[in-house]
Amino acid sequence: MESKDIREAGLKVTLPRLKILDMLEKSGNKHLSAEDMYKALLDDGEEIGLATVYRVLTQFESAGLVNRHHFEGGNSVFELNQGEHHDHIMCVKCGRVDEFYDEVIERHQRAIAIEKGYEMTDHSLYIYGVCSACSK
Amino acid sequence: MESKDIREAGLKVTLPRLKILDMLEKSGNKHLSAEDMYKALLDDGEEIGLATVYRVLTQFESAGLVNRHHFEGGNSVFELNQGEHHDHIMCVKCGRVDEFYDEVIERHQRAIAIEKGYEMTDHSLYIYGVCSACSK
DNA sequence: ACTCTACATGCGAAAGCTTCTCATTATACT
DNA sequence: AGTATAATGAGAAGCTTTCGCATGTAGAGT
Ligand SMILES: [Mn+2]
Ligand SMILES: [Mn+2]
Ligand SMILES: [Zn+2]
Ligand SMILES: [Zn+2]
Repeated sequence: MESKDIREAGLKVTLPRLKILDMLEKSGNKHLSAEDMYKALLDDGEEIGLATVYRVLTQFESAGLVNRHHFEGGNSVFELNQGEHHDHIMCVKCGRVDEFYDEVIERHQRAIAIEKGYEMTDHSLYIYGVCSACSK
Repeated sequence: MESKDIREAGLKVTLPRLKILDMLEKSGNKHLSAEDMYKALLDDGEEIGLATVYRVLTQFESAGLVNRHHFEGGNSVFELNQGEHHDHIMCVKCGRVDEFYDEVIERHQRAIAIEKGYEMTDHSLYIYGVCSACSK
């Protein structure tokens, strides 16, 4: 039940929050922008403001419920935080996104941070290319 | 001489372009935003518009003279393209940036692209952390 | 169930970065 | 030098994201 997650984040259980969380849970491995969600809510007949969508997503991010990504060129996209970290590879023609996790890359990143004298807090890795469907 | 690079890019040699290229060449491993360059030009007494700075940087990028980076949260920054690719690690407290190159990471990225059926065109990797000066 | 207060919402305005428009000016070629 | 064409500066506009504020609502206490 999603309302538990919202309550545990210290937030009141409201219709916009339930709808947005619900949408993210049903979105599979899609990566949705605030605008995407706003439009989908409008189409569903919900009267939810775009500012609310942004506010709620930022709160969910702070609570660790969702992750925000900045793909090249465009706006932020969001996905449910399902525990395991992953990175992204994106088609520059059609926008398709695939996910991957590479332990060697992760380890090397940690080693580089240490070597440069940093306490690593985060990283972002995007690979860009042309997917098999688009390169035909 | 910088004017050769500009001419070879198919662009006319103008004062704004010379000044901007010059500034990038003298900037060391700094990563400058369009605004940074605009302000520095103003301080030098040059009457160069911000729109021109953006236009010129975009043209230089297309010509392969400079690289553009989107660090987390902020605006784009630019640096001279000096042939060898590198990635960046940035302090989230003071904004310090260091550069690195890791052949194993590069190789794994290429392998992932192939595995996922992509023809890789580019990648972006940023590590975020707290630098040694800021963690004291 | 009723009340109360802090929190949430929707709307429009505003911010921040980047690009566009257009009249004016400068470059490079003849 | 004269001309065609590209480049410039200034401001307006575009786009995503945030803010401010009056109104509405959740949820704790009674
Ligand atoms: Mn993902
Ligand atoms: Mn660099
Ligand atoms: Zn594709
Ligand atoms: Zn620092």
